[in-house]
Amino acid sequence: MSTDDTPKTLTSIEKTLSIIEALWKLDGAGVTELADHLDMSKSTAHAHLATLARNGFVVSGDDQYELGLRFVNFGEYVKRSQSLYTVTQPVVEEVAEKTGERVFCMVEQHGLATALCVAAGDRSVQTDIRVGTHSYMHCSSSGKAILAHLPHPRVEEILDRWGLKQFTENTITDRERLYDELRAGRDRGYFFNREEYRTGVTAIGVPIVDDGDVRGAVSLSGPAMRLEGDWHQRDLPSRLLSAANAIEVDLSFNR
Amino acid sequence: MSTDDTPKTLTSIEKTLSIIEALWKLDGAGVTELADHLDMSKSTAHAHLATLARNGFVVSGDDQYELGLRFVNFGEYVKRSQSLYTVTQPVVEEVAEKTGERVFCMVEQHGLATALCVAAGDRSVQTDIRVGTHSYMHCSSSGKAILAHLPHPRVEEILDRWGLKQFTENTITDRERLYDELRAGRDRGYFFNREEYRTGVTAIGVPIVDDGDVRGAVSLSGPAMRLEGDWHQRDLPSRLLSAANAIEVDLSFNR
DNA sequence: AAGCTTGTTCGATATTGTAGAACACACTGG
DNA sequence: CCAGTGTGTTCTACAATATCGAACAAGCTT
Repeated sequence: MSTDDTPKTLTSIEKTLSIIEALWKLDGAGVTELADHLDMSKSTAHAHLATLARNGFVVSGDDQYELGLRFVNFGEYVKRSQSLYTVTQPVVEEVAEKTGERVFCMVEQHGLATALCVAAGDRSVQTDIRVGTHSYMHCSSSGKAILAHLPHPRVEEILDRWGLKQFTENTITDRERLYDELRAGRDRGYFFNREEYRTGVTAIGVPIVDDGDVRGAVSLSGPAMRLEGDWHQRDLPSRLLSAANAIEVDLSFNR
Repeated sequence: MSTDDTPKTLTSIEKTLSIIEALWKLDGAGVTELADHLDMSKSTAHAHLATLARNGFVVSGDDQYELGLRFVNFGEYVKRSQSLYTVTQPVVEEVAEKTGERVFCMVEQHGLATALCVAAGDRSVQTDIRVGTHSYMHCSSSGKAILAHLPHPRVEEILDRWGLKQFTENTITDRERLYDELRAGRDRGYFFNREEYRTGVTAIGVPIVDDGDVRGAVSLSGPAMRLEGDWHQRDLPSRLLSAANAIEVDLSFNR
């Protein structure tokens, strides 16, 4: 390898963390199932699970181990400690109600976009994005909105880390094309996701900038057909822009 | 000790878990602060934090380490995977709206009561209980409702583990008195918390029983003065009982 | 620029996480 | 009813590795 980016990592801890992740992905699992899913001995998996269980991070019930309710505590805590959360939640709900579409507030961490708030309007599209769901930045409107306002080296770091995975035939997988798109969005003020993550689903995203730094983005997603109309092309962006602006003003006071 | 209940525990993992807990309690912390809060060397704390950060469980920003957004993902996942959550949320909201008080749905895990849903009415008391907050069972109305329907050895196990910590002068700290209270509540059908956790705050709790097992409880809390009126003494319990009943019916179908 | 903080890296030692075999237990099908 | 397979759990010996202290770099205030 050219760059050695393992500046000291505790392998046993990573084992535990991978167990936690696996219990999430597998929606609970038994000892042996985990052991050969993660290539470790049964006894090791058991020791880790026992330690996690003793500390309330994991529960053993229904013939399998599951993540414990302590995660609910930590999750709510982290969500609420994000300064954007309190400010954004009501705004997102209002936009969803007015437009009838599905509206998100997303923030970046570790190079991924995580949903902080989600609100559904009365004709919202179905989606697999819930609060806490993290997704790639290059194929979402919020992701692009955030990327476009991050320092360039950071953007490259993120793309190096996560790549530009293809989801649909519209997904932008070429780095230069993405940069063009970001530039265009920056000039325009808002960003698109034209069926780049799910076919049939289009989205519009607007960044939230505070004191020169992007703090996150608000986005709205709906069926491609509906969002392509002339009326929506002008109305929805301006609605999102004023929502983001309201949030920005609010943030500038709580500073 | 009479019983040796440490049947194999990984010390390094417990260190990591204690770091996670400390980052929550301290609302983020630096390396040295954590190190001497948890009696470990700076370098050890750093190694753990680096591992947690590399895996997205922790973020380093603002001159201190904080819990990362991955916890939001896990938290929402665990919350939603509780079968009670989906069923109870709308019911809890409805009761809160009708009564104007604060309403909870709580479930037991590891001997503590955790709030799954919280809804506020228009004249709700202030509280420090949010979704995910875990509290002792012996001094909450939901806790009593659940304890009263758990097998007796389990109850003793829980009380052994967590004790009967005193919060106010009304807190029941005597085990026999608690058993009497549980018996009375079981006959009555609903349970009280008479300023046993916070002075001035009274609560009424009702168990949710499915197929013979307690699954959780719904409770309503408000100022002691307001809940002591004759009207409330009859109206609120029956309202909660029918709410719990509706939930039970719902549960029996999704079985 | 000296003195205090931080956070970070490094290397040697002993603590401890690890694997594998053996265990108890539940279930299933002949 | 009892082999047979699947669990989860316990145990022990060994090698792997988490740990510590000291040394380091960087950011402060003085």
